[in-house]
Amino acid sequence: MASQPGPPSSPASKAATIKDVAAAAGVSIATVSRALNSGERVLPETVARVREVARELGYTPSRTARGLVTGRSANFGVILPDVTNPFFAPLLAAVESAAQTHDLGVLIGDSREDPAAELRIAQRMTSQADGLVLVSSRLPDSEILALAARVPVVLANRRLDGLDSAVIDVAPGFTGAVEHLAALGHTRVLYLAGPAGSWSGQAKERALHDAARTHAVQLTTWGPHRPTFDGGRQVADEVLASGHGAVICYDDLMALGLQSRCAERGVDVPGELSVVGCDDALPEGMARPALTTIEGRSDELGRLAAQLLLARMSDPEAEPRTETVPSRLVPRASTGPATRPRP
Amino acid sequence: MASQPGPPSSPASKAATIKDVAAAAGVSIATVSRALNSGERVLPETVARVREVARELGYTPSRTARGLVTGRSANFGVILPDVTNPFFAPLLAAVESAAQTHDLGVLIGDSREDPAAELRIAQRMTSQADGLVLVSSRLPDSEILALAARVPVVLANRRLDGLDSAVIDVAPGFTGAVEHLAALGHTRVLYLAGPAGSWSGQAKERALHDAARTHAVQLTTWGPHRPTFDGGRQVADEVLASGHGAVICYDDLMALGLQSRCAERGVDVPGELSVVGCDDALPEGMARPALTTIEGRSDELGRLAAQLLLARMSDPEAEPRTETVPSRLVPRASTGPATRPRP
DNA sequence: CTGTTAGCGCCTTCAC
DNA sequence: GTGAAGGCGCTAACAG
Repeated sequence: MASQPGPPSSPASKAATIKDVAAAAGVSIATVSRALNSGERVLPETVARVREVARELGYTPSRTARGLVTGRSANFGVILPDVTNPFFAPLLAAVESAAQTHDLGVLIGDSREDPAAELRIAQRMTSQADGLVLVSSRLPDSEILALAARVPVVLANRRLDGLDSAVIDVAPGFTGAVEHLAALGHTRVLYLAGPAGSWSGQAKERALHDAARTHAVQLTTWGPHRPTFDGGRQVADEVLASGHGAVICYDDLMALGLQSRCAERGVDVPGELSVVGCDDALPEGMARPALTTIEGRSDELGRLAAQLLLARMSDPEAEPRTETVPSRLVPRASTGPATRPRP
Repeated sequence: MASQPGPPSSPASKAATIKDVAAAAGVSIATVSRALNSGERVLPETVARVREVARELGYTPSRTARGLVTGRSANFGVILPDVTNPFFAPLLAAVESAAQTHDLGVLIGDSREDPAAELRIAQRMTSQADGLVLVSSRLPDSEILALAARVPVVLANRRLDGLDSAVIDVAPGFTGAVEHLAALGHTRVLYLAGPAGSWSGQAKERALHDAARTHAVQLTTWGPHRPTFDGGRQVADEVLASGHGAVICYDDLMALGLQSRCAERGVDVPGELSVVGCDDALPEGMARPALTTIEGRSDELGRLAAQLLLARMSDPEAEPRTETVPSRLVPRASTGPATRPRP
């Protein structure tokens, strides 16, 4: 129909290749390659002409072909347990952001907390990513190590000897939470654990136990639970029935679910129950009352993971590093003085 | 060090290629390819042997090389304005899920609401994805069309003649909201608009105007605003000062931010101000009081988009389709009867 | 049923 | 400064 020759309007024509550009510019493909990539060892005016022609033709180098010869795909791979969890979103955004500034793509995989799916995705990615960020991996150490032998791997929210990892140091936050509750007069504290097999969950429990001992707080742990709003709602009744006056949750979502059910039942927070979350993943003030929580920035985790991966890719022989993100208690309105325990 | 020959423990050896498998199995690479892919036209026992050898060697076909010859990358590309927005996460999860069941990868790009970034990402993806899902694209029609000429494109949360799109029919939801407020006695309603240039935002305003007219409600629109919790918080004071008794927000996050500020100032919702959100993106009960909102399932949007893309990829000549997700008002506790307007 | 042979699009020595 | 040629790992005709 249209008599316009412009390539933008061409409907189904094959994408231009380096050959087309070479032909149109009257040079060899080697020159096109050089002109477009480095621009070195080519006459400036040739470079200009080639680039001009390439632009006119709407030429975009095939990353696939380039990857085949260079051996690099120019992609990050990120695998995480649940894209819809607000803790992971900023992490992903941070990795993606780093990728963008380095002109890298990001392959994403959602394992849905399933180790088998995680492994499947990871294996698919090995041939299409230059490096993998495994977030809160549920894989056994051995599998992760095997994977790391095939492609650079960085762990986020998990530590493993011999691999780069970015983790949150949960100790200060959880210690602070216990101290905070103890100072408010709570002597019995309930911890609602998250998913089974979570490395960070174990770290949290460890920190909690240590802190409980030194502060003479009696700690009870329940779990595992799904780290979701519903997960929190579902245990709420049991929590209330248990007579505990203070609860620390694996993450903010569970804490909010718990709060939500409390409000429904007319249980006053923090009057009758003090609630502590973890992550500070939601905007302050989204919960009523504002949630006392343990901050651990997941965007930092993502930033560091990307940085580690970049470093690993450029120097595969370097000593594995562990980067740590601090945590801290952020006291808000969901915690208050202990009252006389109910019978 | 280790004398074990097993490939899992080999530290930095090059990944096995089809040649290695062929050599180890004593067949040609063509046979390996067939045995691993279809298994047809190869002796069953040969297939078995090849597969066995491949497994032993830890061989994974290079998707890059395969892509170069087949012309398909086996990847979806998804570009969205903000990964951390809870409206988009389920959409992404749905696309990723569809991709997983079809053994496809997912390249992800976060445009941060920036059309230039969106275009850059899209162009990078054209050479590495078989199809693109553009979510809430901020690109001008012409750019989108140009892109669609190079690679299959499906629009999510936006419509454009000539392209496949998955959209939410916001009319019923917004009409319902206006009716609902009118029935509660509200005669003046404020609409807090979202980002400028949002297709869905325009659709919402259109629906709102139509509904306002037929229900004799005086509608005022303010905007644009950032579709975030803070965006809602920041206009809250102005909203309160304006004396409006009812507000409809572009999305739930803004509504929650608004509610949050109201609570802070001791303004009763819905006693003094009725608040309506949009998307129903957060778990019910996360807000206090529970947010009346307009449901429009973004996971459905993602599911449909993936489906459209799959269809488009298998038949590029097919007539473009538009799939529609319904919307509806979900009345909860953040809306109530109008009171006498303040001076 | 199996092997040989072309490339896919590009980068990269090498010659010129 | 530029071109010719050799693969990267794989699939897809062709031959046997």
